[in-house]
Amino acid sequence: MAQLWTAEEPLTVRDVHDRLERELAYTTVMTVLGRLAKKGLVRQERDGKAYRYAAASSREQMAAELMLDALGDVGEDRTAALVAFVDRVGPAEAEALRRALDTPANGTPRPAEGSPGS
Amino acid sequence: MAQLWTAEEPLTVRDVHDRLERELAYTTVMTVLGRLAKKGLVRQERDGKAYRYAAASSREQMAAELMLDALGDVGEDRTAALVAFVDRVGPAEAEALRRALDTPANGTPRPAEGSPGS
DNA sequence: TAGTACCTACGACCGACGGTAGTACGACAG
DNA sequence: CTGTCGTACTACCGTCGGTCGTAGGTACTA
Repeated sequence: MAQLWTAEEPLTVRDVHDRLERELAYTTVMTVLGRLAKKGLVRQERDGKAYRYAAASSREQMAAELMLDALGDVGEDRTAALVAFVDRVGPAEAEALRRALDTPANGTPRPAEGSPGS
Repeated sequence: MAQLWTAEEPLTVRDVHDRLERELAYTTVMTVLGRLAKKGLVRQERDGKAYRYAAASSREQMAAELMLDALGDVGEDRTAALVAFVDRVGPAEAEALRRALDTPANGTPRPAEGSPGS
């Protein structure tokens, strides 16, 4: 459903449909896009008579959101969860994590490019 | 469904059922426990004629797993996802993360799970 | 032996969701 | 007017999670 993120520009249904490798009905693509929009995962902007869809957030951001979500499930013992997490990520990820923690992003109102939300 | 983790010992269906605040039918608890077991989320061990259920992993571990999962979705750009992640967690979590990263990797080097080919 | 209590196995119903698609309808070009 | 394009709406289906009922087995007891 959401592997249409390969194209990062606002696309019309037609565009998406044409780009798809799978032979899906045009209406299917439309429905999916519409539902995605309804869930706020893609932005829907009119372009003449057609709509143009753009991902509301990057895959990375969605992943981060999901991770936050998973972390939120665990009440207060987040520390343990985080420990378990870093214990399972590979070294590259740990490195990235370290670097990310050193980045002044957390706490600094740094408007990233195309920062949606909030 | 999974808020039965409040009790951390192997419990029988009856135990769980009694402990529940919600007035659920006994069979409901059983079914849920059975499905959980079928999914590997709880361990099922015979105890005489009854079964005894224990959480397969702690909530924290599950959360970590979920986070891993979410992270895995994002192909190769994990760095960006991690950055976005630490950018959204609170300071306490960041602190915990930092500490976790400094902690010597416990004893789980590579439990050999099907790493998604990317 | 009959009765009762306890437990599991299996199936069923329902609402939600995601994937797929068809039909109806409006707008516009030829 | 007619064909094309695009949207809107609705539908069908499979899966899942939550809830429960009924059937059947075992064990203990009057």
